[in-house]
Amino acid sequence: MAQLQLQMNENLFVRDPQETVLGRKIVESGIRMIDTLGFEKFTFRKLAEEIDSTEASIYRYFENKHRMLVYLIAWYWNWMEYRIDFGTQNINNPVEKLKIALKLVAEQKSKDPFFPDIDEAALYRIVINESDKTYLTRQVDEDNKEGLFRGFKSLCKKIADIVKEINPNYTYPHALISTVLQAAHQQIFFAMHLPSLTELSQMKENRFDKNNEFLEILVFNAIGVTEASA
Amino acid sequence: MAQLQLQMNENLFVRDPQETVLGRKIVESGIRMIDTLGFEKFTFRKLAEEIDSTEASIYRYFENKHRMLVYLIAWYWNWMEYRIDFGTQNINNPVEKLKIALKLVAEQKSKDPFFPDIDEAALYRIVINESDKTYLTRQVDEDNKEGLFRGFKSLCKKIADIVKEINPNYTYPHALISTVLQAAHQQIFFAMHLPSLTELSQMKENRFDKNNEFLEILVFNAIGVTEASA
DNA sequence: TCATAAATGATAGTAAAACTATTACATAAA
DNA sequence: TTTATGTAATAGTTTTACTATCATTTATGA
Repeated sequence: MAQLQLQMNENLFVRDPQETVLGRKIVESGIRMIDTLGFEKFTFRKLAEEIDSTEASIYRYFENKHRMLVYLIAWYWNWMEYRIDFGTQNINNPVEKLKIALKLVAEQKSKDPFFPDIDEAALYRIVINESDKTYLTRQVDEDNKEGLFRGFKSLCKKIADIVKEINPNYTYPHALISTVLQAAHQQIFFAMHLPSLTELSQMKENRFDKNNEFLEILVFNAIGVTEASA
Repeated sequence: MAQLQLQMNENLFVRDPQETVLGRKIVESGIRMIDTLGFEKFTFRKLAEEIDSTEASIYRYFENKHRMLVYLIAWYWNWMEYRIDFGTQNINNPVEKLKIALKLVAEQKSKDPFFPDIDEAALYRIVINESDKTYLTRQVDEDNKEGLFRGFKSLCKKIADIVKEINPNYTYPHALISTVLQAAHQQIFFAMHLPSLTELSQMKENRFDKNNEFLEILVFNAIGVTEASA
């Protein structure tokens, strides 16, 4: 099977971790450790120990641990965009295209053999638990100027453009899609930890399908497309 | 004018800050400092200095700074629930009731003279910038068991119940309302910091009204109530 | 009004986290 | 062979979050 590499914004790292063995080890173990410890308990010291390297070496790849989180989340959104491009190839009907995109956003994530170094399931849990921390900081604006959030914004635009294709008169395509992208993860978090906030908590077997259904109804009703017209 | 006090869950504090002069000062200055410094740069040391007290004294009111944030956010949601109760008194039409609730959620907040100690405008900014940090932690489940998130959950239920009244067949009232409550703040954050994610960034004059419109359309379309039937 | 306890203040200290600095050495490209 | 690069080893600094102790002030109520 062919192996792929996602092109990442240069400001996300000091040295590109995809280019060296140590870099890939840092990312691979970083994902595992953030997933198990949580972002606040995760430290470069612990990571260095785990991979038999040193703190100083890790700092040569990532400016600090916050940047490392931003890198991982950016990777996730780049990956999602690639999957949506892939999944909507040769589909011309925009309603169909939107449905595929939403399904890919909402579905439970598992290993993608194109990227053998990344544990997508663990990364997905990190997205659910930690991704808001990438931008809920005092340096959002500087970070944004550096393009650190390009992945998310680009995906939002891509899906919003499909919405516009379906209904050019809908006023809030970007607001709708950014809301939906956030809700997709938030609802899963709520179902797990604050169950009274969502009906998905009762749906243990088919939670991800029902989440998809919830979001699909939300989007298509918002832009005024009923089942009949689809 | 009569002064009110919101009844807060006992687990939110060590000693009730509403009961003493020092306690009220801690909350009042705490809000101002978190608003200006951001939660991460905010420390009990700085707060103690500001109010001419000591770290030790503040720890006698709040177990740690995270609990203090949770307290402030809980206060906000309790306040919102009270305002919605107040604003929907004697309104029987559930569609009307839901509209009022959404309007109160989405509108820009300013001073409420019933609570002279609290700077609601500053607290509102804290909610926008920091509220997710209350539950995006490893101890969500313990904190939830202690009832720390009761305010938000109770408000969500209240509005979801109105939704059920309007359309008992809609499957996801809680998911819809928790999504909307989050989106209400998130969209304002995006408009300020990641403008390409929402149309609200272009609407400088009437951003809060347009946010309300966006959410209203979202909700009423989702539950299948068009303008005509309202 | 005096005794007692509760509330607050003053001061110091600890452990860990986040990052920085410096030196050294092996390897591989120029 | 020189030079740059990657990695390691070690140690240090600053800040944060929190704890401990004891003194002093203030409130309460017998």
